[in-house]
Amino acid sequence: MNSFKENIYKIVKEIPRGRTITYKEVARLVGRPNAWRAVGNVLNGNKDSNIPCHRVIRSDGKIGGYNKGARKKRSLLEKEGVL
DNA sequence: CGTATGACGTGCA
DNA sequence: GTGCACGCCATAC
Repeated sequence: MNSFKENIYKIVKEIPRGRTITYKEVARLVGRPNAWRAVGNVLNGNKDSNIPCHRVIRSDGKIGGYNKGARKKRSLLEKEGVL
């Protein structure tokens, strides 16, 4: 179970509360610094609430998107102290 | 197996 | 400074 997808889940799960990272950073951590494209794709298919995928934002500092709604994602980040 | 898509990123006008 | 278009990887169908 060491697929690209599994790696992303692991990385995102390792993100400490109050800390956010960009899709590019995640891709780099999984060993595919040029696959940030697929990173967002995998997270998109992620329906596991156990994964704080809401802590993964764009490189522009924007929220990006979220399965439950980008608006909710922004709310969660603010609640964690990520302004 | 092959094609198309997507929670993106960067470059250029 | 803002907007548009292209390119990229992996997954899903």
